[in-house]
Amino acid sequence: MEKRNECTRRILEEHNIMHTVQREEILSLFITEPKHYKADEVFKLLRCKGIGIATVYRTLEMFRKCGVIKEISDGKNRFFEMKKHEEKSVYVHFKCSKCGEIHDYDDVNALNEFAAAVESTEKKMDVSIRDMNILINGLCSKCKE
Amino acid sequence: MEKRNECTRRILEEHNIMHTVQREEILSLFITEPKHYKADEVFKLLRCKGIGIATVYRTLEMFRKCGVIKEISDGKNRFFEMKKHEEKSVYVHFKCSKCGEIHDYDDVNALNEFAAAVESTEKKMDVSIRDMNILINGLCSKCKE
DNA sequence: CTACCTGCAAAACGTTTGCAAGACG
DNA sequence: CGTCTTGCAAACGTTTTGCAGGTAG
Repeated sequence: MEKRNECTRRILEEHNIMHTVQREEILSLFITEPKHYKADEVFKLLRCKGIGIATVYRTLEMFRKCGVIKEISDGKNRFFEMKKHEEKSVYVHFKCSKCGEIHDYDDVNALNEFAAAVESTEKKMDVSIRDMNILINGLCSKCKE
Repeated sequence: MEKRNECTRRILEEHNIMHTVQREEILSLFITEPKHYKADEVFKLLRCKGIGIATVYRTLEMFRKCGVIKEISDGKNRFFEMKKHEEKSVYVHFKCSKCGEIHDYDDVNALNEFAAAVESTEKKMDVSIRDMNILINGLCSKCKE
């Protein structure tokens, strides 16, 4: 089985990214605790290891450009999370208008439904789709009662 | 037929918003040239009429809270556009990864397809959906050649 | 050894706020 | 007339940048 640092090193190599301690730490965070992070959350978690805020921003931007992570946004905040590597990936996030929390949504069947809509959109718009981000607004199960 | 200033006044009244010259100008912009605007674009267009940047931000935020306009975001930039007034509105925007332009997408059939996906999502997630924003990334018809 | 990366601090950017003056009804 | 809104400038939080020193290969 692949060890943690082997995994991060492999990903960096695959994307032709020079290896440094800081990049490994940041990438490791996204892999070991897979969720969406704001830049300053990453900074707060890794500051104790001597990683500066500028490095966090530079690294996130670089990972994003290389397709290692992706960014999502709810208008107020930017988040980053690991990128899927399928064709025409569909990302669904739900934001509760009341409590403000953002939840990921990974139900395979529903994703397929959206993917079908993507197909027909692609034809009608005469475009080439890479990925699709869906942000649903509403009330979460806790808040809707 | 309703005149332009009658239309803006009516919308303001319907939302119980006190009438001012500035609010009418900003709303009028969204109605006469219906597309998505960044806050500073609105400012640049209306600065000549003596409208300050603070008023632009305050008015946009207020219109948003009242449901007159809505906000979309691509992670880097925030845009505002007129809000639909149907139940469970679906907004589809396409962003070209190459030229960076954002296009609206209004095909009714495709929107219905997405709406269907919304329905089933609502049940599976046990949430109450208000609206849904879809940002598609890919290459536009010009850039994909 | 060379090129690239880092942390720091300063700058830049988008957005919000306090305040005195002005507009609305 | 009192209340709400405005423009200005200053403050704010986030993101970017210049630079001197450090690290990877």
